[in-house]
Amino acid sequence: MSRSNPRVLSTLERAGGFASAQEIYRLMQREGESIGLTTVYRSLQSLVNDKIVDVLRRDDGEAIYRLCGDAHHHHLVCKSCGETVEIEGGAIEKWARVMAEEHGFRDVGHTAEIFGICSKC
Amino acid sequence: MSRSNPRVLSTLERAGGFASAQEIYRLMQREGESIGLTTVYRSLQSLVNDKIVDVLRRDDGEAIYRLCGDAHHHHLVCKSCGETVEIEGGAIEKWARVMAEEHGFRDVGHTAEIFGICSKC
DNA sequence: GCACAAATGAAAATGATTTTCATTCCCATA
DNA sequence: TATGGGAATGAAAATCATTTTCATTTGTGC
Ligand SMILES: [Zn+2]
Ligand SMILES: [Zn+2]
Ligand SMILES: [Zn+2]
Ligand SMILES: [Zn+2]
Repeated sequence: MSRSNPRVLSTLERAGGFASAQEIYRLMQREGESIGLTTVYRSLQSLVNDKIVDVLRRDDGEAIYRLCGDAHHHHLVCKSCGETVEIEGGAIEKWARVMAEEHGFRDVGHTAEIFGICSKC
Repeated sequence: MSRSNPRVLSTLERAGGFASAQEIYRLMQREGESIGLTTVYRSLQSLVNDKIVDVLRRDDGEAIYRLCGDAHHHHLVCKSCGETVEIEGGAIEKWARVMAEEHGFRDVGHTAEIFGICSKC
């Protein structure tokens, strides 16, 4: 197993700590960095193995990588224009823990997103 | 938009109410039913639109379709074996409404899922 | 310099899902 | 009954993320 190319991690950080492999690749290209898509995928896999980043799935199935240390938060997304607001989880955090415990689940995580139409749309 | 082929829903039921499009297709083939993969996908999409089935993602990104009741609910999913428990949203229903209103969003919906390792795994 | 292992990336392969498009099926009306 | 139009169907091609292959490059210790 290969080691992670440090520029990939640095780009993921610069992307807000939340991006897909393809996005990271395109971002690096746009910034003139020479790297292959394969290396981006391999580096991300390695970072996941080392538990430096988490991997989640978008609704369309694409894998998105998230820096672990990042402050946990959720999103409020406009269905029309795509505007996204980062919000606090608040009550959800406890809800997830309680529900999981109630059913005997461990190592739990959660996803939660609110979508609607923003005031500008 | 086409309507769902009733044999697809019937097969999903027979599969335990939990299967991927490819699995449903292969199951129907094995049972001698003549159907195209395209129709399976279209029927499942239609069932999702009509909120007769939910769609989730396996760890590998493949979409899995799951029969579910009408009542609004959320899922607690085992990352290892895929076991799914339907749970009440509880506090997050209000959280979603409040957060959305706070930021001026309307026509809001939400998704929330908890994932972890179940007691059997 | 030399050998050898690790890293890289272009290109091909894979696999799920979507799109295209020609054909078939259904059904209402003349 | 015949017919015309819209819906349903499915084979094949296209798409797209991801993985695999494999030849080349790079790095490191001797
Ligand atoms: Zn908007
Ligand atoms: Zn949270
Ligand atoms: Zn389990
Ligand atoms: Zn809810």
